[in-house]
Amino acid sequence: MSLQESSGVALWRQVADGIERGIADGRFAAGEKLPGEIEIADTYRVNRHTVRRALAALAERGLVRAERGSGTYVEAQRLAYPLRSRTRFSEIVGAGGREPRGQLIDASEEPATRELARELGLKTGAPLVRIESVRLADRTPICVSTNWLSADRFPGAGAVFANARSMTKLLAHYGVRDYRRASTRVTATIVDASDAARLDLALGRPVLVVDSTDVATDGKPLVTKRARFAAERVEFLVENS
Amino acid sequence: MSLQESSGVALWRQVADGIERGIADGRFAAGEKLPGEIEIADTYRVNRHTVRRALAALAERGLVRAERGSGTYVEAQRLAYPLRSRTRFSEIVGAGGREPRGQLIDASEEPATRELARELGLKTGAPLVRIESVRLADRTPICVSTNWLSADRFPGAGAVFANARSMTKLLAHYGVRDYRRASTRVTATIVDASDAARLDLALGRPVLVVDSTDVATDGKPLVTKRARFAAERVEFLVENS
DNA sequence: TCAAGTTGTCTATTATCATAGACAACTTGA
DNA sequence: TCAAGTTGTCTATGATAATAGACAACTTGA
Repeated sequence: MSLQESSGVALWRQVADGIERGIADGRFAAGEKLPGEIEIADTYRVNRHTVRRALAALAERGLVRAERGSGTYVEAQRLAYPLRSRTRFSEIVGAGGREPRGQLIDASEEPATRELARELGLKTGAPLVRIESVRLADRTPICVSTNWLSADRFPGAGAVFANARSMTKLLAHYGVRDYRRASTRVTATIVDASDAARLDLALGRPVLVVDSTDVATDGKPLVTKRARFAAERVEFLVENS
Repeated sequence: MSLQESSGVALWRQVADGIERGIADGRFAAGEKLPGEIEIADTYRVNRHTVRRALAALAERGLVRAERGSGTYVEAQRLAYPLRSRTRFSEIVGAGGREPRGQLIDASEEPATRELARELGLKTGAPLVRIESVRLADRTPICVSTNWLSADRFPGAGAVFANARSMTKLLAHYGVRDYRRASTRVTATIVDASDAARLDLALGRPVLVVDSTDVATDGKPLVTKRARFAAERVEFLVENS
C-alpha cells in the first residue's frame, strides 16, 4: 500500500479511496469490523490522524460507522444494473427490493447540436426538450440523467415528466407503448461540481457515463440521453448474446 | 463552473479534471487552442497560478502542449472499445490503426477462492495460474489485466504467455481454437497505486473495472479476469441485440 | 476488576496549497 | 515596427494538509 504525494489528491483522501475500494470489492464485508486506526496507518504508512480524517469522510458518507472503544464497522453495497436492450430503471431498482424514485431537476428547450440531431434523426437546430433528472433508490441518488427529445414530437414534455417522474410514463403519455435501447456507450470520468451536489457525492469520485438512445419498436429514435451514475453505488452487468 | 474546497482534491486538480472532461467530450477538439490562462482562471474563479499548475499537470501527461506567447493546445483522443461476445484486444486496437502490444508483469500460482472457483467451474482451493499483464496501443498503456486459469488444464501457462504475449495465442497453444465472452460486469473506481504505475496514470484518476469470464464454444469456462482500463483512454461500446 | 485495545480530543510543528502582484519573454496581427 | 495578448518566472503571505506526541473515554474479554 504505497501512496503518492503531490498528485493533487490529499493523502487522507487516498486512504479513504483505498478503504472504499476494499468495501466495494468485498475485502471488507458489510457489518464487518475494519482494522484499527493504528493498523491502517501502518499499512498505508501515514499518521493515525490522517487515517482518522479518511474514516471521518467515509463515516459522513454513511459507508462506515465508528464505535468508540470498539472499532469501525462497514455498512454498504452496490446496486446491480443490467445494461439490456430493455432497460427500465424502476424495474431494476424494484427487483433489488428498493423503492425507485425520479425527480425533475430542470426542463428547457434548446436547438439540436449536430451530434444530437444525428442520434435522433433530426436536422441540426431542430427544437429539442432537454430534461435533467435525478433517479434514486430508497433516497440514495443513483444517477443524474440529461434527456433530449424532439419538441415537435413531444410538446410540453417537461411538464409531463414533472408529473410522471419516469421516462417510461412520459413516453406512454404520448402513445409510445414500448421502446428499446438502440446504442450504449460507457466510459468513466471524475464527477463535476453540479452532478456531485445532485448525487450527494464527494468531489473527485468517479462516475460512469452512459450515452444511449432509445428507439420505438419500429426503430425510430425517441430520446437520447447522457446519464452519470455514482460508480460506488452501481455495477453494470453486460449481457453477452 | 464552481469548485469545492476541502474535498481532499486540490483546486488545481479540479481545474485539470474539468479541462480534461472538456477534451474527452469534445468541447475542446484535438489541435484546438484552449482559452487563455486568465480566461480559464476567470471561469473557474481561481488564481491564474492555480490554472498554470493544472495545465502543467495536463502537459506532463501529454494531453496539452503550451506555446509561449501563443497559447495552449490540445492533443488527445479515446480508443473505441466494443464489449462484444467475441472480444480480442489486438483486433480492436488494430482496427483503430494502432499497434497492439501485450506485456507480462507477473505470473504465479495460487489456490482458487470461492468466487474464482465458481466462475471457472472448479472446486475452492483448486490450483490456478494468475497472470498479470498490461496491454498497450502504440506504447500507450490501455489496461492492466489479472487473468486466472486452471493450473491443471493449462500447465505452465505463465511461461507460455510470456512468449505469446496474448491470451488468444496462449489458449491456441493449448488447443483452444475459439472462445467467447460469457459474462461481463463493468464498474469504475479510483486507480490504486500499483495500477497507476503500470498504466502511467496519475493518482486519483478513474479506471473502468471489467470482470469477465471467457468460455470455450462448448460453454466450458477457460479464463476469468479482472481488467482495469484507464478511463481517459477508452470508451466502451455496448452492443444491444 | 483490570489490562489491553479501541476511538476521541488536545497542542504543536513543518510542508504544501492557493492567492496576489509584478514583470520578463515571446507570438501574432495590424 | 509596435501594441496587444500570450506563457514563463520571481517574491511574498495566509490557509490548509500532514506529522508527532500525549492522554482521555470507552469497550471487551480474561
